[in-house]
Amino acid sequence: MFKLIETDGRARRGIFETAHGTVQTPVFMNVGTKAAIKGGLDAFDLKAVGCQVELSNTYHLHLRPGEDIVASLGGLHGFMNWDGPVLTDSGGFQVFSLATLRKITEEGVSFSSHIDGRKIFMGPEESIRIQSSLGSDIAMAFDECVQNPSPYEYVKLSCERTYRWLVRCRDELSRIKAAGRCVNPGQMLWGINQGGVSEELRADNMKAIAALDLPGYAIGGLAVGESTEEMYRIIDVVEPLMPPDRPRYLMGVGTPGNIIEGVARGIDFFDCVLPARNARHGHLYTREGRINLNNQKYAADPLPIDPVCGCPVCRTHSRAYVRHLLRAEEVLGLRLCVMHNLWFYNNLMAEIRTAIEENRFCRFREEYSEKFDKRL
RNA sequence: GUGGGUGUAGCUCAGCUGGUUAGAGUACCAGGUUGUGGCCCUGGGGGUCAUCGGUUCGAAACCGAUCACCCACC
Repeated sequence: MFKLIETDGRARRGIFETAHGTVQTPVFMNVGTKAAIKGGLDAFDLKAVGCQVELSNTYHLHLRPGEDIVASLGGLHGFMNWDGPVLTDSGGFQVFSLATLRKITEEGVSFSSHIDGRKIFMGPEESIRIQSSLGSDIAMAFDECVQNPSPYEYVKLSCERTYRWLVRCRDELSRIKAAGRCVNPGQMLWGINQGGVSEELRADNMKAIAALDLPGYAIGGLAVGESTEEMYRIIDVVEPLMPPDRPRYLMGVGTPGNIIEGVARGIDFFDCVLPARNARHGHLYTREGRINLNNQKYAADPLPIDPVCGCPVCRTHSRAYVRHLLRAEEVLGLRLCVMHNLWFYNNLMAEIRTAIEENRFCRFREEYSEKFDKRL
């Protein structure tokens, strides 16, 4: 399903087949948590900004509108009229970041909904059943994402339990497929590596989950409190232990600089709320670095957000106009800013892919990393 | 016209019986935000305390006059 077509150092240029089309990697997945891109973008807009894979969230869609409704409308693809690949996050992260009163046991997690406070239980089987109803092409394992730093003993306990949960996820998906009641018969399960910032736990866990021979692997539990240098150190430990013929997904990362560094370390898939969230706050990406469009100096600026950008927004609107929309709290301002930032990220990935194909990724990395992230 | 009330940051208001450099919220200016609660956090600039005079060692505060606005009654 995953085919490497070119490498440049550790950077990989690949093609990944899903039940809803082919993905050119490295790729950035566009985040539509509740089956919608925040800021008012729909499936047509996703095409316009160059999105290849849409990412939705199990926890949020389980709470509202509920997976049965989504399934009855043809899964996420039919529900939101997106015919491309979809990945669903398992809800593990949200159970720990949003829900209150949670209690973790070997079975799973009991918690209160952040919407109405009602008691909910979610374990590996529940998460997979929900994701099956959502009909995503890639279902993620139900895991616990511990904050960094956390005590070694707890991280060890947690990531061993997450491994057992992964086995249960795999078995549940097999049962559902065997029963023949799938919204998406081509749905696959990816495993997630955990282990905090411990190289030993990370390596042991990666070896264990690699042995399960899953169609894809993610590195989770990063960008959750540790320094950027620690994050790169952990990737450097885990990546050599990941099966080379399977896609690698660095969850929740990151800045353009983080992504370039991730690609340089052999990562193929990324997702992050940052471009959309920053867009909503008027922080926009340009070829020369990030600008804050709320700044007064742009109040009468006739230039587009990024003068060298080819996105639909930059071809049409001035900084002054988009800034005004943001200040006036017009929803159009959010929409235009999100479109620009997502286009920027998707375009960055296209440039990365071309650079790898042309064997000049190293130069590309040197040239742009510093502009995108001063911490590099 | 008579009686009462209110004037403090762009806006809404705190500021006790007089006591260091007059505060808050909001707005404004600028940072932050990594498997998304359009949220939140952090810093900054900004005031002849309506005006004029008086009492006092010391007044945004007490007294008087003036001006503006509000309410009630004529």
